Amino acid sequence: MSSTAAEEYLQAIYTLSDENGHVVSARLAEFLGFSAPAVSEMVHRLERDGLVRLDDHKEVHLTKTGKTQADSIVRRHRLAERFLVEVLGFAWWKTHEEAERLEHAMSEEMEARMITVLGDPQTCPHGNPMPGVTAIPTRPLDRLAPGERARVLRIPDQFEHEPGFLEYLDSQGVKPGVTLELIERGPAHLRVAIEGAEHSLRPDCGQKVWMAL
Amino acid sequence: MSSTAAEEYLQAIYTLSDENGHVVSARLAEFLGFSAPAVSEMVHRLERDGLVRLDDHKEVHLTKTGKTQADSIVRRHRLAERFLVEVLGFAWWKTHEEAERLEHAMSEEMEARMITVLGDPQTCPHGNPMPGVTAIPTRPLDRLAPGERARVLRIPDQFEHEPGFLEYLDSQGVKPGVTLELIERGPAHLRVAIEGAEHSLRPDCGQKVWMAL
DNA sequence: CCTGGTTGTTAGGCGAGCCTAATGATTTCC
DNA sequence: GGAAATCATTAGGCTCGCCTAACAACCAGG
Repeated sequence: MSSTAAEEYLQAIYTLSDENGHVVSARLAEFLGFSAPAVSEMVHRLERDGLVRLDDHKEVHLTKTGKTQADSIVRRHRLAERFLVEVLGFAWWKTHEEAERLEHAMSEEMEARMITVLGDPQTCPHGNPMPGVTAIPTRPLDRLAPGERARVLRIPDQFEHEPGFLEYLDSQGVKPGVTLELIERGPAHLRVAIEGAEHSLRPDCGQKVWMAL
Repeated sequence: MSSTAAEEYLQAIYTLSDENGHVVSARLAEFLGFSAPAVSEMVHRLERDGLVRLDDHKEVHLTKTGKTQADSIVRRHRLAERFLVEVLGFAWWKTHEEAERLEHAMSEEMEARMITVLGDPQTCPHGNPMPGVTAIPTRPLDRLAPGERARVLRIPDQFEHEPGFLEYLDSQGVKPGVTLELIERGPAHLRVAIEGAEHSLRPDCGQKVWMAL
């Protein structure tokens, strides 16, 4: 297996590719908070080790074995989060950092046993699907027309990194599973209604909260 | 907090001191499987960071903050082992390596929640007490007189490192909680009886299996 | 066309943690 | 008391994974 650091990169490549599209070193640097040379170096190490391939546009792609390892690490992350919520009683918005460490400590046997004990969950507590599961189609909250109602399905993994973001959502009553109505899209706020109560959301939430169609 | 490597050393110092007595760099090197210079270097780093003190005989002692951190890491190890057995259904002899990684990934909150969920266990599945708990007095199996019966209480942590040792004990019916009778102490084997059935044990077990008084 | 932003790489540096080989310093045992 | 064993350290070397500073290559827009 790879080092913790390498696993972190594989996970980032998986996530950015899954949620954003094309992955290039600069995106990784920005996402991981590392310098460009550090990322360049690691990407070449990953290439050397056959986990990643660079195409002519310098775009980063997982190889077959890279994809397998990335799937595993992402699945372990999401299983760990579910475990923390359902078995240990953590708040849903408080699991990311803990799982970020646990994912690197889980063996294949532990992964398998966790799947059994948790009843083969299809998503993490933030609604992100386990690798291999076909994701339910979504659209960003921004796409709702005023007056339209929809269910919150997913807060993508990449935004869990932002300190305090999930806790902020929770404080406004926004969490996976709740149904909300978009009242009005103002310049500085989104006004929404959740179970009768009106809340206002920071405008960046329009891109960061993904709704059912 | 400290690095994973430093935590490994603190844990080793705790264990050797708890189960053997005085701790000196050479013991650490032998126990951890590292070269003498590597250990020397790390011990000085730990001293620099105020986790460890060297007396005039070059003996290694945990400082107050070192002891606190070592307690925590050992407790996390033993909690992780219990969790693996009781929640995930791992075999009791198969938990060590997994816990060896998990212990470095657990936060204080996770430690606390695990204590609650597991019902404040007093020992790990191998009978080693949680730090702070006053251990039940024991003697090595060797100390039993032929014909004497006693309960297996503890297989000390340091022997869990030996590949296959716990699995070997399990295959001979020896595990914490069972009562056994020492039949005869031969030169090449210990003959014991467990629930009527006779088994023979490698002679090193005489020191490595600790019995109730 | 050329200027400015984005991107990637080179060069040089640093700490953590490991290694071997060789050297000192003790202790122990005959 | 001296040889042998044990223990710690020095010296030198390695990879990993991060950094900054500087440069090179590219693309887009005025």
